[in-house]
Amino acid sequence: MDPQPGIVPRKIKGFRDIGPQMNELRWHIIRAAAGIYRLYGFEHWDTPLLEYADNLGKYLPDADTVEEGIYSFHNPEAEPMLAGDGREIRNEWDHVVMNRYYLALRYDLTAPLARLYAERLWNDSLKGGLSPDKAPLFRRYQYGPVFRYEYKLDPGRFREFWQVDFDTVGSSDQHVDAEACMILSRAMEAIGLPADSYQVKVNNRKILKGFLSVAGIPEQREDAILRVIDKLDKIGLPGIESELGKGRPDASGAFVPGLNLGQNELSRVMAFLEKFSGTATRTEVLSAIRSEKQMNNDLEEGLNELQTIHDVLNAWEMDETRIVFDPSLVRGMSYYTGPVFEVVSDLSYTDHRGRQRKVGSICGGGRYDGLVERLLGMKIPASGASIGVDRLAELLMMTGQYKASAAGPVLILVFDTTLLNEYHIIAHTLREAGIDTEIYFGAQKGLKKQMAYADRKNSPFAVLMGEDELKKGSVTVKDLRLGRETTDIKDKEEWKNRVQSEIPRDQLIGYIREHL
RNA sequence: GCCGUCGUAGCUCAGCUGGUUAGAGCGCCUGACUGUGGAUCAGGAGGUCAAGGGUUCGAAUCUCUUCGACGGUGCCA
Repeated sequence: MDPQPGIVPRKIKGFRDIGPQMNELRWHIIRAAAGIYRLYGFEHWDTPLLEYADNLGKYLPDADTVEEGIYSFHNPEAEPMLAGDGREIRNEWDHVVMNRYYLALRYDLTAPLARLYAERLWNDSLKGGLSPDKAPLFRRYQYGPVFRYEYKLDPGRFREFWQVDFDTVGSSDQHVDAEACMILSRAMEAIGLPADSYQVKVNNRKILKGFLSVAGIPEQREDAILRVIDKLDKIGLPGIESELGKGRPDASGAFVPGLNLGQNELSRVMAFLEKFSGTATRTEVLSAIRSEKQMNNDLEEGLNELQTIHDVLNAWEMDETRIVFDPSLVRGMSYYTGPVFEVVSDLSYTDHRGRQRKVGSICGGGRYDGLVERLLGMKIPASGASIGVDRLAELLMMTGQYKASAAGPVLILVFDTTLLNEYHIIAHTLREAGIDTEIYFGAQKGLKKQMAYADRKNSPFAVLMGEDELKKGSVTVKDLRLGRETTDIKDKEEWKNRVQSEIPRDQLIGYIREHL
């Protein structure tokens, strides 16, 4: 007989269990980044994990298919179907038409922010009391998990991962974008990345867009071309050339079809990209763009915006190594409308097969002047960026930049169950002193088991008290960290002498504090 | 989705061109030393060789299918 379906404990692919050391690192990143955001005046807001799918944008699942990219499902609750002006839709008998709306797990923190902002202004806007030039300024930061239904999971790429995001809504000022780059840079350093190990890359989508149109490339081909250009880091200029042209065979022998650009367009695009391959500084990039023979509106706007950002960065004395201009940077196909930023780390690590690997971009952001408009019907400018917490954590872990300590509690061993009340008293006084303390309540009472438990939890100290100690009013404290490090002593007794000591009970807190 | 490589103990792998009871290291468990983690020593458990079909006297080894992993590619808010 065929096996019956059963229950197997397992996690969903791309979702992870986070242990104490990874949690410590995760929260270190969040605290450091949020601290910087607050310094710049951003307020802490949270939004729900679930939103109406249509509020999140782009991905509107049609009836039966699960839309690519996001997790979505029908709301179990039927609600009145609403028209665009918020009124309930009624049928021919004047009954309210009910609908089970699609809900979706948020795929980033920016779309929910747009919803939050738009929702708060919705009434004003309906009454006509709002215009883009009166849009309130709103700056918020937020962290939490986001969800993407990825087909393929690379290292550092998950289906559930955390972001620490900050955004400014209601300002089209380029100073906001410049500031965002600055904030990213400061956050990276607050987190502990060495100043020369990362770069904030900045571009303006208007530049590529403008250039492509000047080069005579039809607008429908734009996205496809930008997508190829975005791969520059990965496949290099020759790779770009073949993918824009006739295509190329990949490493496995499969053929990557090309875009079959005409020779003229192709060489213009390549010339444009090559122009920047040798540019090291922001100033050089700016003058390279300025030297383009043909200009148009987009190109000029993009150039001016970049120039403003550059001026601001100079005023702050942000040197050219940390924040750079990269005209090939694309990012977020449809979402971003002007400046885009990305942080990449130069750090690499050796995987278990001995290959050198990089984690890729660890932050992304840019200006999105159209997101709020979708919900509010009014163009309200916004700009912001997110740090990919888990990818960054992975990077720091893999490259050994962060030494996770995740210290466990002081463990009080249960030597003698008749002394349990004494153990509680000791534990209580330690906790009063702010020291994490646990009494061992496991089923296996052997001291060996208890010690192994303390060791596994990375406890700094084990406290032992048996009859001997009780009579003397003392406790035996074992320094587990010292014990873990000490491997040169073979003799058991000698090892013990070095690692543990008996002290009066009333000196326990002082002893632990001193040795922590 | 497409191309390629692979799938042997909890983990990392060995197992030559098909041939008797499938191995190692680490980990795990038990014990010795100690009212006690590390180190050391002694012992032990654990695998229908991803699953299912085929070829063969005989398959972890050849073949097919399915599933899964990895590497490219595509997609990526």
